[in-house]
Amino acid sequence: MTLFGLADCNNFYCSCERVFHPELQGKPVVVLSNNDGCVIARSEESKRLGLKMGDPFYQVRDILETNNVAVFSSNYTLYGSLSKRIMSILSRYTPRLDIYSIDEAFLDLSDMGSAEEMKSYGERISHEIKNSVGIPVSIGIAPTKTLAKIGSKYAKKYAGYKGCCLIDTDERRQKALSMFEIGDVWGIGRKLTKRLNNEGIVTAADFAAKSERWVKSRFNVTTLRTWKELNGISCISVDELPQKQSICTSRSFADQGISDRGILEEAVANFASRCAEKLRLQRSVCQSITVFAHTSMFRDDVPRNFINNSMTLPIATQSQAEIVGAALQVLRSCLPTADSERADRPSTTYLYKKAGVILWNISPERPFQQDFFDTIDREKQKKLTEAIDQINRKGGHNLVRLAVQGTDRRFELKREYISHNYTTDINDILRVKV
DNA sequence: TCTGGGGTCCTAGGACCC
DNA sequence: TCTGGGGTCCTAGGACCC
Repeated sequence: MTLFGLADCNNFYCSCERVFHPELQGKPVVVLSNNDGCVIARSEESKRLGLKMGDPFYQVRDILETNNVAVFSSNYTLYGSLSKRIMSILSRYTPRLDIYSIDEAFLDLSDMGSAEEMKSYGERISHEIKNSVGIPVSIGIAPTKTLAKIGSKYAKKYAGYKGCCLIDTDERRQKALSMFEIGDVWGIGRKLTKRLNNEGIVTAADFAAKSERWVKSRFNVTTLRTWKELNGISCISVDELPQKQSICTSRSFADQGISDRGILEEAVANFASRCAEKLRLQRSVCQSITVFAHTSMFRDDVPRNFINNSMTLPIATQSQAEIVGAALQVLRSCLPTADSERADRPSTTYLYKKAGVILWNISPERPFQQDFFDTIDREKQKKLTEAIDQINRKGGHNLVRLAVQGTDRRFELKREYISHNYTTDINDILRVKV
């Protein structure tokens, strides 16, 4: 029998901060995006204060202060480290784990026992993670991934489920769907919700009750798949070790943004370098590179500008030097030529607020292959990159880097409320009073 | 003044071919 | 004056996810 489990960490980023601040248990907590821009995670108490996902920090500052909300800058090093621990525990409970995001994973529970047995199995998983990592996890178990997602929402909402909600029989499914808003279903976003509402559909049960022909005639295959999944027909399978098809590194710049050409180039060099690192981590090569940069979307008082350009390389690569070089070439081709400006301080004339690099055309790295017309000694270059990776893994991120990546890092993030790297930095390790 | 950072999949339409 | 038909591939953009 096909059966899926979905393990979803409750308010993951907030819960991570609470692990090291137990006094914040039961108190409102929020975590901010990069540059302390907006609210991206809220504890239950913060949600009750009316704080919304994506609220700009400066707009809700008063509410946060008045209500004594604990505020943290996002600390992805910490969250990534706790996520790894959780995934490692989950992998012991299933032959196949499909890690869906930093705080969510699907477990293949097919043919592992009766549904009722799986229910107590799920409770055990949730209990172990809470005890050994300190993060509350909600688990949904059902014959399709979409139903498992719904189950996990119920497990989170009602303590009576003891961390695990099972949706197996038709009766349970009907009940669960009839109390579930259509817009909260996985795969039904804002636009679809509006269209479905116009058709008189309010709950997931309303949608599931429509005929297949009705759905087919109005929506695309993705929506049809969701409809099938709600009706217990599994269409989305477990996918272990998926290879990313595009890899992106991008940042917003603090305050007004960047106009200095040199700093922008330095930023793009660093984004490209980080992309190449991610690429090598999944043992892939890429053949196309896109660079983008744009001015603020929210300001009318300064001139706007959008840069977005791509380049395809003759031979797929994973080399840091090559990818950074290509990214800079693409960027420079979009900026005004240097001689049209004052030589002493070349400026881009625009205030760029965000920039990024995207690698695509990705394929698995193959054993060494030389092209007849290739002018680069790739074997040599690969050895160099491997050596740099090794040093950086040991000595710290970016210890060895290309000169174009610069040293002063003026585009670094604003993170006024950052917590310590309790689990990854020996200097930040938690002190326990005796 | 201050507004995140990743991804996936699908589709329509253009380029190109015979 | 009157200008085909059918197919594939690629790309950009939209909608969705966390």
